[in-house]
Amino acid sequence: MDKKDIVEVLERIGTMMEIKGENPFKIRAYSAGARTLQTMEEDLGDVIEEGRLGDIPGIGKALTEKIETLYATGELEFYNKLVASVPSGLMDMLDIPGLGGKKIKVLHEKLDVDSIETLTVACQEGRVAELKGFGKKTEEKILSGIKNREAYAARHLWWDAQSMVKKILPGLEELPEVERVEAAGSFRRGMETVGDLDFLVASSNPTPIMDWFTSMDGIVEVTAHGETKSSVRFEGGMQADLRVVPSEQFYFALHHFTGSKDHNVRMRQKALSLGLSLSEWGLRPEEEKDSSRKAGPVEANSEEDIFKALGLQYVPPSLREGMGEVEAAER
DNA sequence: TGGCGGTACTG
DNA sequence: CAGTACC
DNA sequence: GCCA
Repeated sequence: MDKKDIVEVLERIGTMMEIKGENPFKIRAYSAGARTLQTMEEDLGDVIEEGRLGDIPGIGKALTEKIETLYATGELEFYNKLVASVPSGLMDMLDIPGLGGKKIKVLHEKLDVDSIETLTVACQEGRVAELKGFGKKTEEKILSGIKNREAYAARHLWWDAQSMVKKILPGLEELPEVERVEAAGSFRRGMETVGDLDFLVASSNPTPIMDWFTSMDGIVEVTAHGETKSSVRFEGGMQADLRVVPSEQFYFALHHFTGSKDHNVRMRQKALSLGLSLSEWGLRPEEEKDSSRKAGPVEANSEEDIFKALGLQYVPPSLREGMGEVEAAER
């Protein structure tokens, strides 16, 4: 079995374990292993032959054995058993927004739901709303999620994302309450494809901004509308999130929402190693769990300041993929 | 053997 | 509060 | 699950 197929098997193992209600850290280990393998530049056969698979960060004893078995035989008992124990229809249900492993498990056990089709019927008959932890609103959200799941799951070309950004950004800039605004996320990182749009605004008066954002033209659904965070979906399936933060936290939040997740995790680990705690709200001494929405003692008037405070060289958005750039910036 | 990133919104 | 989602 |  070649590398591409093995990556897929590892990803599927992670997905199935999610539905089985496995330990989330274990699940993460599998998807991290899959990603590591995928981005490995060396030839997999060479690495295995030289017995160096386990030397790769994130690949330990268990994953090494499984990868080697798959490479040599194309079969894996552990995987086969998992496949046999998880109805394939349940895997599709993870694409529905609002449904994760836990809820899918409940739906399967209590209502015998085992596919999108049976889930649709269960919702239409109102059986889902009666479940503990579910409700009328959940039920409606599931039905609309099913109807639009292709649009939801689709990623968009950067170019298409940019044309959306060009429409939304000027509107935000014009609002008198908006002090600063940027598009963040994978769009800012310049990824070839963009999952959804992330806008970040600095303001001390979020409410009118949130209201404007959730009532733009072309919105078909407001999926969240809170005090500082809202999500909407447009015709055609593009999703956009808006966050509003106080201006002294703007660059921390911009860094955070530009991501990637892996990059953020490394940056936070780097902070912890210095006795500091980094979040979207600021950089503060680790100490107690006082991660309230207050600015930390460290000020940032640019993203550069954040890297500087951690003793790192500046890493531009396009390199923030958690693939060693943080380590490379030490010096 | 214990810890694993930190936060917002929903029901 | 637990679950889901986001980077 | 992996790692220190």
